[in-house]
Amino acid sequence: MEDGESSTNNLSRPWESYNTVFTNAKAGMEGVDKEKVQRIVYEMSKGSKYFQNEERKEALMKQKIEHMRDRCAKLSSSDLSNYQKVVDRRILELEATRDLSRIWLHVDMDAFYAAVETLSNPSLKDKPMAVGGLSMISTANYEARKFGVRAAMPGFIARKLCPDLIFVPVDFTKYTHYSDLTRKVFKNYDPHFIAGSLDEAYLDITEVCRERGLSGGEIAEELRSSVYSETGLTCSAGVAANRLLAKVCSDINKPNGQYVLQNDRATVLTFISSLPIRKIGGIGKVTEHILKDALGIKTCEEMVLKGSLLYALFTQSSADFFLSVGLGLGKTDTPQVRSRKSISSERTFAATEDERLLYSKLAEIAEMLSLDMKKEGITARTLTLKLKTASFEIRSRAVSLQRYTCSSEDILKHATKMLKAELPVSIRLIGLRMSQFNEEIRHSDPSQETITKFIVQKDSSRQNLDDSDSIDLDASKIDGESLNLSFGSHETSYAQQKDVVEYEEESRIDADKVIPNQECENKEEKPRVLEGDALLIKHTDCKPDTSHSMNDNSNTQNTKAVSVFPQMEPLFWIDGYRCNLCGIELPPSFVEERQEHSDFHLAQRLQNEESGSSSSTRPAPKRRILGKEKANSKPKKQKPDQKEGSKHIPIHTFFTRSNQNS
DNA sequence: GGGTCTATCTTTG
DNA sequence: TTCCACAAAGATAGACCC
Repeated sequence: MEDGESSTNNLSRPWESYNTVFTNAKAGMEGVDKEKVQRIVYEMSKGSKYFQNEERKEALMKQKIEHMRDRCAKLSSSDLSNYQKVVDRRILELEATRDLSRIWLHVDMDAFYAAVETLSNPSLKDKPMAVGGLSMISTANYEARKFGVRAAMPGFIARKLCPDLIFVPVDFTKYTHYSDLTRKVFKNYDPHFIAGSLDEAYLDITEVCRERGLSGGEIAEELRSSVYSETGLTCSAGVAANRLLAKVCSDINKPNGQYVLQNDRATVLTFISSLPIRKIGGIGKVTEHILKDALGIKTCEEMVLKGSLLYALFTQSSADFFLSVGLGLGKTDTPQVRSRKSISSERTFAATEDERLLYSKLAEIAEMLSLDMKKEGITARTLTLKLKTASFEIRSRAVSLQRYTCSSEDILKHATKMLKAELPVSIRLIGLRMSQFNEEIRHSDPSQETITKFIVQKDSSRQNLDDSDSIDLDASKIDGESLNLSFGSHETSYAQQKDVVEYEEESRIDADKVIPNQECENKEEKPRVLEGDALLIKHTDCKPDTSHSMNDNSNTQNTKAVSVFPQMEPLFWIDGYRCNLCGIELPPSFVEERQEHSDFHLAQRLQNEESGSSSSTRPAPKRRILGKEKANSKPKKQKPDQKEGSKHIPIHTFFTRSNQNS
């Protein structure tokens, strides 16, 4: 954003006020002619829908800043002195948590994807190269960065900045392989290291330093050289008392360098005092502008100096975060394993209003998402539809389902309903996300606690199995489509989808009157889950459908039907590698994966049954769908699985206190 | 009034 | 010629429900 003196410049040099993410300094871009880059980016973007949307967002941000300035101006001196008391108290409390006993190391691979690509094709060395395509690039090597090309920049702009830029397509298999190699090295220094992403990690090297009598810097040197000899790739490192500082440090001598910040309070405070706020992980473009333009905070030190303003204008958690940053505090513990909270899939395409096309895209994405969920053995009950309109406006619509599911049919059915409500509109992106996972299934990770145990421990009051609502048990259907998992073959026809919507709408009122657990009642005749040992019987004699039992002898041992549920549709591997229940493909050699997969189907049935019965006592509300209609006898809902996740929160977004002084 | 759900925004790699 | 991704997470506010 402008610095205040640029209102006149805006007329002659309009690009100066066009803020992109690319204006932020990045390693390897020190000598770049920033004005030239900014001008080119502006010229390339000007007038586009994207640009217009950026302007809209910019205007909103300015409004926010103005609003905050107003509130700031209205604060009386007694208000401020009261807030200052709060700050003083919080400083004492935060100081009490300062832990200088740990040594954290943050490793960050240098231009990781680009470096890997150069390893496999050395002719790319010394040439400007970007990994990605014309719509977006993932990373650029240091040669390309000299031209202002960088990650998250559209390829067509990058090419304008650097006409000789070589584009290399993304290849995650390769990056994962190299990432695994680096992680083997990391493990030698901290078996519980935290992998931030494929190319970065946090290591608590306190113990290894103590055991070997080496300093953090010496360990960092050794680790980096070890990573290089194992992979041929360079990395940079930062060593400090906590993770927040270590991350900042790893960026200082990038590439192929390191920086050590001594573990003493005075050194930390000196280091942090002049540090620009944008260097802190969690402070992005928006927060930076709000803090700078509304409150005049540019450095971390100023967060402490202007603490009373922060506590007056921001929520407690945001203000706490700012203050702790200003004090150079950060996390020093090794967190528990963090599990994912949602899973999603989204695709961008040429903007269209064509309903038929949109429904078909939606079906593709539902299929992709369902497949990913099945691969991970996840079921969930909240579905969110994300749309990006042709004008880049983002919309999201969510619905919580009555039961946990991962089936593409379920996902598509509800997603279609939500999409229909938005039409007509020109759309360029559709995304689907599932959240609110069924924790019971996740916690029954076979490697930790077998599914068998999970089942045996279950309450014996269990009623019955689910129907095929969540998982398509109709193997013939899969066969009929030759198990081609490409989306075309699974595509739900436009007419079918419309039928779903219309049927749903017709039945809506009635459905709402129905007692919540009607589905479960309909399943009384379904076979009961057997308890204990009965569950362990593996039915190798269950004959798979003849149409699937291919006469390929080499596969027969892998196509044995294995059903842990007598009387239920058995699970077997068509052609030796395709699951007859969901169509997922797992080669015969994937013994463990196949076992886990069978366990997953088993657990899912249990879970469906479980959620079916629990929904009779606590059905999910259907607010949006119900509208104002009064849902009959809706018992109080409770969400036992929602609390845990909100405890350890590394990333902060900052919103102002709600309407407090406005 | 407290808990839950939805919509939106921000950040990160 | 090509015209701004994708996945995940957290924070927050307001609507809604009991």
